[in-house]
Formats: sequence, C-alpha cells, structure tokens
Amino acid sequence: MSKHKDIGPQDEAAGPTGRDKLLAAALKLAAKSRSLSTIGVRELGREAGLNPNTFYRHFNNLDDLSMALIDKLGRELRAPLQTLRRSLTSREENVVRTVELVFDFAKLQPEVFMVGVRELYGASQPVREALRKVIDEVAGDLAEDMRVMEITPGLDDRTARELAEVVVVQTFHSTLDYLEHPDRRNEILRRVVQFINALFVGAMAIHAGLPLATMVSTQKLKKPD
Amino acid sequence: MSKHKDIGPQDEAAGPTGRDKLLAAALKLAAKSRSLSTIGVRELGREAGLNPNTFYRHFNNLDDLSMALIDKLGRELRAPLQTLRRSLTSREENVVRTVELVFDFAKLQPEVFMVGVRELYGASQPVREALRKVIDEVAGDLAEDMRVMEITPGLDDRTARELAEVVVVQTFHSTLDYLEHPDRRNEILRRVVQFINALFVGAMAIHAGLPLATMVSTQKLKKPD
DNA sequence: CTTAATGGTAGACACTCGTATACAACGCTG
DNA sequence: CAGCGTTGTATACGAGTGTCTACCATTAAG
Repeated sequence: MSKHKDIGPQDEAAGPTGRDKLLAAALKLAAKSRSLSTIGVRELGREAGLNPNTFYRHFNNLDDLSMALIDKLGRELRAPLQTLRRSLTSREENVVRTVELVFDFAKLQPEVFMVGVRELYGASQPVREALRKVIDEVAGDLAEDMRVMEITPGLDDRTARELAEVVVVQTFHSTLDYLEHPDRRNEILRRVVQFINALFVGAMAIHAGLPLATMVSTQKLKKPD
Repeated sequence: MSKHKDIGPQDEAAGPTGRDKLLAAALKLAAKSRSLSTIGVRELGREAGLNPNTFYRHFNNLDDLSMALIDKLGRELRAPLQTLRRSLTSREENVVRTVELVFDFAKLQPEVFMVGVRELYGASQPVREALRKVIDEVAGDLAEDMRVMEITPGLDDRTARELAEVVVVQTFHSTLDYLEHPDRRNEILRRVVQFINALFVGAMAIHAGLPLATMVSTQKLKKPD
C-alpha cells in the first residue's frame, strides 16, 4: 500500500519508518487521553496504521517505547535551550527569555510536554526516573547559566543547583497550565517569572547574611510606608 | 461458599460498609500500581472481596468513585492543618511546623498522597479540577495564615495568595520524594523549608524595592504574540 | 540463484473487561 | 403479614486485549 522506495534528493518526509509511526502514534494517544502505560498495543497499531504485531518488531514493552520517547523529548528540548543560552549575553533577560523559550516550545509540541509532565508522576518507575534525569540535566544547564552569567552572585554551587531544580520543575508544571488555558497565558508567564525572581532574590538575601529568625518575621525588612 | 455471618458485638471496625471497602480498595490499587482511571471494576471488586457488580450499587463511574475519594482526602488533610494553625502562636516556627505536619500526615497515609499528587496530572479532567480545588483551599488557608500572623507583612493580598499556591503545590510534590526516599527525608525537609523561606523573603524584598532585588527583577516581558 | 535477515501481515488462543439481567437476603414501614 | 428499597450475588454475552505461530515482501550478501 506504500511505495517507500522513492529515492529523491531529500526525502524521508513522506515515508517515516514504522518505528517512528509508532512513536508518533503513542505520543498522540497519550496526549489525547490516558497515560503512556495504559495504551494498548493493538490501539497503538491501529493509530499508526500498522498491524498490532508490528509493535513487537521494534519494542519489547510499552516501557521500552516510553523510554525511547523520553530520549527523544530530552534531545529535542535540551538542544534549543542550549542554543538560546549561547545567544543570551545580558543577564537581565536570561530568566524571562528562557521561560519564554520553554513556553514557545510547548506551544509547538504540546503533546510532548503534556505527556512528559504527566508521566513524571505516572505509574512506571523507570519512566519516572528517566524523566527526572532529563529534568536534572536541564537544571544542570540552568545552574551553569546562573554561575557563568552571575545571576545569583556569591551563592554556593549546591544552593544554586537546588534553586535551578525547583525552577525547572515549576516551569514545567506551569507549562501544562499554559497549554490548557490559552486565555491566561500572559498571566501565567508573569507568575512564573515573578516566582523565579522572588526565589533568586530571596536566596541571595538569605545568603547575604540575614539571620534566619528575622527571615520569617522580617521586621527588619520594613515596609515602605 | 463463604460464611460471612461473623457479626461482632456491634462495631464497625470489623464490618465497614461495602462502599468503604471499595474506596479503600481503590486507594490501595491506585497507590500500588496505576492511576485511578485505569483500575477495572472487576479488579476493584476482587480487591474489596466483593462481587464486581456491587460497584454499581454505590458509584456510576470510576470518576464518581474518584471524586468521593478526593472529597475524603480534602477533608482529612484540611482539618489537621487548621487545627495546627490554631496551635501555632509564634510565627517563627510556622513554616517548618506546617511542612512537618504535612509530611507526618503523608507518612501516616502514603497512598492518599501518592494518588492525590499523581491524579493532579492524570487523565480525568474532573478529577484534576477537584484536586486543584483542594489545593486552592489549602492555599487559601495558608494565605490567611500569612496575613494574620504577618509572615509577609506589607505584601498585597494577591501576591500573597499566589505565593501560597506555589508553596502548597511544591510541598505536595515534595511529599512524593519524601515518601519514596526515606533515607533522604531530612534533606528533603530542609530543602522545602529553605525554598519557602527564600520565596517569602524574595517576594518581600522585591515588594519593598530593595536594591538587591533590582539585579534580577528588572527584566521586561516580551510583548505577547 | 540461493540464502538470510528485516519489517509487516494474518489468524487464532485464552484471557480480562464492562455491563445487562435476574435473583436473594436484609431492614424498613405500612 | 405484605410491600419495598437497599445491598450483594450469580450468570452470561460481546467486545477488546496480549501474544504466539506462521506466512509474505523486500533487501543485501554469497
């Protein structure tokens, strides 16, 4: 039914391999309805326009397929982020630009993000761990940014790393809200940026020597009335 | 085939109603393996020691059961938090105590938390919304705390409310890590408290217009598309 | 031309599943 | 007593599932 022997100058666009078809189908199904681990092999084949058994030619488990999908996700997300990092010279715009990039990416590939965030708390432990690893890597990139561009000067590496992790997780979660509520996108972007800024400022203020007792009561930081 | 005619004195501990059995079974199954929406009616009846069809005597859907479960979760979580709030007089210990209470509660009822956080990003939209509502309520309580105890004096209500929300969500997420890694619990508790403190301090510093804040908070938003 | 590997198909087996219908035991209330 | 709503059971049907075995088509190597 398909003539995939079309050797053109630069084809492959019209003839994705069965494996890719299955991956795309899994993404589509997972985004639309349920979680990855609950998709059926037959359902998958149906969506991909393939025989159910073809699945086993390429994967052993659904977990196997999931891991392949996460690999793809990690590669597709991290690359543009690193590219952006190289293009940003002024530290003032770093946070906003980065969050904007993530959100733009989410708009372009909504399924990837929906599935990714969802599976972060999903049933399969291997999948969860693989996703944590992706997040760890992105957080590592961000921490490196923070250090090189002196976004949080003076902060020790460990704290910076912990901050980066929280920021990344929070941003990813917000992505879901961002996708689900197109009418509130500016509001959501504003909140995330505000959150990140507050977090950075607070961490540095604490690190700059404010005693912990005053931290919570904060009478020293008097209001500007 | 079964002699279920074993009536105790007149307690209810030995004889919970079928509805409760089903709820407990659902919690157990959802915590152990998959998400709520993927549990089978038959599986549920089996776990509860009941006939599959008994399910339909009490619920219409799995979503129906899920909502009942979330109601229970909300009630069981919010009450002790409010009790604790009344017992705390010194504002210095408020943050730590509250987080500790949540974590203790999580240790007592791990399944509830696991399922709750998981379903926050699950397949069923009604369930997601119900859980958001629970989080909103807890965040409302926290915001009220912050206002009354002057934890973040001078901060406008809206910002305080947004902070509270982020804090609650982050704490809930951390609960999963807390449960999954018993060896790292002190570390996780420390991180959450540090995170909350940094967030509060940073928000107030920005609000107070401290020069420290200008380093990272002067970024401008790109114009929306 | 033979051979083998790779990717895809077809059919079949033994399940599990949701749900419909019918039936039994119970506590009410009359 | 009868009547009735509630809760739980037994059975059965059709649909969907994972996976096994066998078969076909294309490609590349010998």
